[in-house]
Amino acid sequence: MRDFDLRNFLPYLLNQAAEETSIGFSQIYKDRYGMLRTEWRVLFHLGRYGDMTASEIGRLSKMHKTKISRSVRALEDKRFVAGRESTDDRRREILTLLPQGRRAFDDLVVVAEKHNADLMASFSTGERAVLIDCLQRLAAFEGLPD
Amino acid sequence: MRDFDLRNFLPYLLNQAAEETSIGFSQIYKDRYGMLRTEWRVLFHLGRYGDMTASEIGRLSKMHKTKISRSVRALEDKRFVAGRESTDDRRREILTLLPQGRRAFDDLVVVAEKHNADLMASFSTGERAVLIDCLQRLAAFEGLPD
DNA sequence: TGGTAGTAGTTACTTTTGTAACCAACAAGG
DNA sequence: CCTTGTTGGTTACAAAAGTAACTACTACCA
Repeated sequence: MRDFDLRNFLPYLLNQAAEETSIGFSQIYKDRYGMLRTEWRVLFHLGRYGDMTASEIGRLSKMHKTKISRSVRALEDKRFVAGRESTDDRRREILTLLPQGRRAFDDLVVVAEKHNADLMASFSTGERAVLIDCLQRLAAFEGLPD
Repeated sequence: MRDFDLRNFLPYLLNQAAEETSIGFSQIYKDRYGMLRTEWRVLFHLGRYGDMTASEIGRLSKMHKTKISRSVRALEDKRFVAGRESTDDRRREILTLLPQGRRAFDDLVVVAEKHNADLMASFSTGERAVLIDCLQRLAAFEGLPD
């Protein structure tokens, strides 16, 4: 029990690793597009998985709906995203990337991939597989449309 | 490139896993002691690694000094922590756990260990080793006194 | 129909965090 | 000593996130 250490405590370790690995990338979307992390996530969901509503983004990303609402607003102000009312349920607003948003997404995806590759660079193939698998199990993702 | 997915993007994956794994535990220190995560971290550093100053905690945990300052204040208000002025440098304040804080720490460490064991439960010994090692490398910890 | 319950999304209000300026103490050179 | 620069820590103000209440709509069932 005396050997219990923050360096082995998963919530702490994960948080520190998350902080450390996101610094470089968040700087980029902030500098280039004035976006927050929440905005980047919304942008990514729309860019990668196609048009969807705020609550679908919420289900996939586990972000709180107010965060999403505010991010969508910010992205609309930047003319990155537009919403159209769903015909069969007028509460739902289907969100789409506008050309500007698409360009930002295309730009950032390249950066993200490079960043990810750099982070993985020091790991062996086996380590990568285990790491990703363990993290996905811990994160307990909801199913995505593919 | 089309297969780039948030589920393989390390900063996102780490963040989601960190969120998911910390929910249960944070609820406990919040409910039992009204503490925030920042306060729990300060408490842990003092309880596990012994008396130290705010800036030492900052170096180890990478928390910003204002967060630490505010957490220390909150812990002092709870009579969990007290500070004494260093004799050789009167700017530094050496922080110590008070009996109340020690009890909270002892209580929470047990909970944390159990929580950690639960999180690790579904992983094999090999997976655990790889996971911890990779995370520690990503987190790029500062050296601790031992 | 109409009443009740539930869902999508926004807004108002509060708490927490981030940033920058600040004060007090040390350090080193002239 | 007296400046100039640096460090430990706090405070004030601004930005972001959390919580709860709210509007508008749909769904179901009597």
